Amino acid sequence: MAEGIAKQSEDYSRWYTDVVLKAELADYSPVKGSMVIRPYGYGLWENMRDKLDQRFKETGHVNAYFPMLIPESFMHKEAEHVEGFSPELAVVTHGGGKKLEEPLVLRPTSETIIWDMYRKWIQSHRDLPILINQWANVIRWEMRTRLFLRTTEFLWQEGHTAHATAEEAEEETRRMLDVYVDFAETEMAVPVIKGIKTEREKFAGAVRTYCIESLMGDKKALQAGTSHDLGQNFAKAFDVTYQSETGQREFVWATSWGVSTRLVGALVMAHGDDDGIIMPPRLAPIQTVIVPIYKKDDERTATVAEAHRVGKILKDAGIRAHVDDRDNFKPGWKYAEWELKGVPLRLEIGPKDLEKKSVFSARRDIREKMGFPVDGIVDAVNDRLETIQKALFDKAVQFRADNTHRVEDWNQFKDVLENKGGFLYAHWDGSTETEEAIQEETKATIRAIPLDDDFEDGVCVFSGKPSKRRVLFAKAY
RNA sequence: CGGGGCGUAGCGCAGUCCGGUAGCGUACUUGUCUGGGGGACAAGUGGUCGUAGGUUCAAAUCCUAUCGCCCCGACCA
Repeated sequence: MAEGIAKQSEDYSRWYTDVVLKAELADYSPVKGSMVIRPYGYGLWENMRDKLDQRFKETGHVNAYFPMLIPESFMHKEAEHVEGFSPELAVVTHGGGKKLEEPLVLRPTSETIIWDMYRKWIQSHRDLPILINQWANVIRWEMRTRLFLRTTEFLWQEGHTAHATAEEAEEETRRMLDVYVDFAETEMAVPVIKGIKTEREKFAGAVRTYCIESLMGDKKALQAGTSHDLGQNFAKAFDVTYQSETGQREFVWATSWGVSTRLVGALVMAHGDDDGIIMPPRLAPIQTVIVPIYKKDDERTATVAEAHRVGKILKDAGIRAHVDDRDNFKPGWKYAEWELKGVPLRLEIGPKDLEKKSVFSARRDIREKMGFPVDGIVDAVNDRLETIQKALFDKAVQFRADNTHRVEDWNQFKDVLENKGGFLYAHWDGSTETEEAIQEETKATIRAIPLDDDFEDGVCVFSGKPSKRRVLFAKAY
């Protein structure tokens, strides 16, 4: 269909790269593993950022900014944290032409520098809680990179909160996980599974890591967000204490939570088809594109004018509309381009529409075409956009349901994983050895111990040992 | 770091085996016709062939070195 794009069914990974490049979401930068986010991709990220930021503010958080350079020694203060991040640190050894006395690391995440500051800011229970979020870039020296999904530098938000009690911290961790669920499902139209990470998969330095997992179009899982209960690990490593109401000196309880530009990749892979991206209307940088149709010059003048007039009506009503009045492309070419870019709704205005005072519309997701009167167009477009938003979510839910399997024994596990893919619910004995053995043999990992799953006695699909619940397995990004 | 591929016009590629002074598609510019699903014709613009050195009368092509990127595997949001 679309020119120069691999088919999903033939080479999904190629399809993804083609779409990201051709839709101008991003481009490769001169440095291996890093990328430029182009205006259209950045516009999408800005919309995501705004919707998230709004939710963070609503839950009582404030934004701040901590620096990118961190003394190397900070990274060594929390044992698990060092171990987890050491292999992927980028280190600055020189500045101003001189070798530095102490190397500086480029933040892979900001727990250490933030908790170093929190030590100064926290003395009393009256200083708590601290609910800070920051929007920032981070650097992780990854071996294998992919546009948006895993790059050396990426943009994200990281929330870092400090609390007086373990209960409060745990409550915060869960609250923000739910914020992510709501964001993913409401704005991105991507359904997610809430769960807890296994000991092996949890964040380096956390007591417990919660996550949301989503299913991509190639039936592989993608972690879309994480929320960590850090316990007192960082408070102890950085000696952050407060005096309680009863005068006791106590260590502070911590959380951190984040989502990144990886979500852009998730959105592309959750909804896209062979013709390109399909943007959920609530996040689409352009919600509707208006294409004037004409033959002669007088028609051109009239339809372009009408397109701009309608565009202004829509924009004034808060709809992100764009008039494509370029004269060097034919309508058919424009249709293909905007479909590649995933604009949810296309409006065409030609001579016939001028006569009838109507516009012709085409939905990106199901290709449905219909005309409607210009009179009342704001309501009509809003109605279409809402319908598309819902349809995308429903379709994704159905896709996930079709690709979620309960498996009972090892042969079935391997068979389903190999031949069907998707999410596998299976019993697991709870041991890291089993988890690793399963990955070794099948490449599948435990994505999450689901929060909503019903408990049920059974035996581990691999070891045959007793198990009290199923966990979620999948091949993952 | 192991395996594979590739650096030639903005983009995609041929030419390299077998040295002879650079070509195709597309994009771009101009014009005419076209325009409701990726148009046609015509005339044009555009390249230190990744970089450095060597062999040769002559190097995109042969030799040596070097840099970089992509894909596949081991780590990860």
